[in-house]
Amino acid sequence: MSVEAFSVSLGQPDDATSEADDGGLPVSPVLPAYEQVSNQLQELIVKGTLTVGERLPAEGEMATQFGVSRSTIREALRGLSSQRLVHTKRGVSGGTFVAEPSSEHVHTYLETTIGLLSGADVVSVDEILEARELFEEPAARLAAVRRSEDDLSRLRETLAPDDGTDPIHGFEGHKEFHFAILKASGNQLLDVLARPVFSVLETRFVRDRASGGFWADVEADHQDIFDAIAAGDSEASARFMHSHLERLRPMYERFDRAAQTPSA
Amino acid sequence: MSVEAFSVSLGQPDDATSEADDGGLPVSPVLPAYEQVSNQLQELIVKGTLTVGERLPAEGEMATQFGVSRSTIREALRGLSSQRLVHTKRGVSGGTFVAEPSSEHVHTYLETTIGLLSGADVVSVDEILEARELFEEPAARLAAVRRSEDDLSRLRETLAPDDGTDPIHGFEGHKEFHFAILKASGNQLLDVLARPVFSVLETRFVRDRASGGFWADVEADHQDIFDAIAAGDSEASARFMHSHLERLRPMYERFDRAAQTPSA
DNA sequence: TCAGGCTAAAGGTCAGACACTTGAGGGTCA
DNA sequence: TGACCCTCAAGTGTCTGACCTTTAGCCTGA
Repeated sequence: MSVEAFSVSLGQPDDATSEADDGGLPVSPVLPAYEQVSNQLQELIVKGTLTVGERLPAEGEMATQFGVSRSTIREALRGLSSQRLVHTKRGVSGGTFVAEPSSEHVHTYLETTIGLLSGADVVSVDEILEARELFEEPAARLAAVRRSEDDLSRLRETLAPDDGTDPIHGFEGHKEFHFAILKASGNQLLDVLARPVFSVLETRFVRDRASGGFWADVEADHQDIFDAIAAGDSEASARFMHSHLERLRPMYERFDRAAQTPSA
Repeated sequence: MSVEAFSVSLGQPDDATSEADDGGLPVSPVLPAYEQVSNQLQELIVKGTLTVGERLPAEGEMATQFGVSRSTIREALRGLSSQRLVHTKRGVSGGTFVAEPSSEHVHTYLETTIGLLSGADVVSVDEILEARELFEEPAARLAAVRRSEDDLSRLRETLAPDDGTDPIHGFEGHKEFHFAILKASGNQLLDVLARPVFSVLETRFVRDRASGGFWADVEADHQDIFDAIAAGDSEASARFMHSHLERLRPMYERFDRAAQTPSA
């Protein structure tokens, strides 16, 4: 429980950054103290020296142990907490705790980052579309053989309106349907990595731009895919998913061109 | 160029967090100031109001504009910079700049995070192995039809020793070979998402544990895959990649069980 | 028994000071 | 004239010390 294993060593001005082997020019010789602290803590977490849920010493104590001020410790902790490696609580029972890894956070991060990569034209729409096919076709295939009853009812909900309650329509419905398939694939890693790819595509290119007729087509496709998954037919699932995505492709490309023309 | 579009509004103690709709208990009513500042800046970056390379106002100025202290601004910036949304430079020409999105950072982040998810048993080795097959088989298929001469020579370097210079052996060679294929796939998004999956598998389960005979088998597989890619035979590439991964699977599973037994 | 207030621990915020880094401009000397 | 050095200013990095706010547990009194 007790945390006394801190290295507590900050680089002195005359040591190197361990990157100065290939020429020695790129980076400044010493990292800022907050970054050194942050790196040391991160290593303790990643290596498992600090376990999930464990409480780190109070900020003031860490300041003493590392030989820096409390502000420096706080800046280090802000970095870690924005990466969801730790979280903080106020009050007498508060403190900084090693966070439980959660795929939710990965999703948020990736959505932001892929959005930026796409916005900066580091990755093209074609690459995103291709990646999506690469992920979602196998997901549909796996879902057909692995889906639980829960998965099926979740999928069903996104398809047609329940008798009384309002259905999830259009954009939201499309999103939920694809997310439900990823989840039904039974592979969380696939789910985590593929969801943001989908999200970026939808939020950047589709939301609020597609017509009602478009969503009707989408829903017909969804029905086919659902039927195949419900029947446990993995090949048909993948095939319907494939044609669904092919049907959508021109639309994404159209919106992409529309987004580019103003500046070129 | 000039940045005067800051919202500069921090939530007052009596407004809600916009999440308190489903019951109203989970989170505290007001976010810390540093988080609000961080969120506002992040939004400006994500929405493109602040463009890549653009310089934010000096910390002191932002403190004035947001109506908080400089320490609060700094804590907000630490969060953003650990997500690689901004970077900081000291000196008279220094300041905080909107960072250029780079797939390198995504890779680093994902490797850490997937490692943690795996370490905490949120995702299993089987899921990682499955995801890897899902990514690398299509990658090999694509590489066979898209690889450039550069790609081929990069692949070749990882296979056999050059006449005089030391070859990249074992672990490093294996890694470089698979990374080169991902790159040769021509889809950067696939590359970015698949590389960390591979890295986690290798660093968690293989490095320094595999024997020389193992690496000899690996290199024979690699040769087959390379030949297929060089010949432009996409189906053979995918097939050889598949059997390569199948050959490796029992080893990962063995190491995984070995890692689990001590605690159970 | 229970409501309400007190207390202490810990994070959140602030103000102000000084140190360090770095580019640029100007001055000096060969 | 040109190379070198010095100094300056702008900005980030770090520290100090104070005070506020939140929160759980305890204590008190009805």
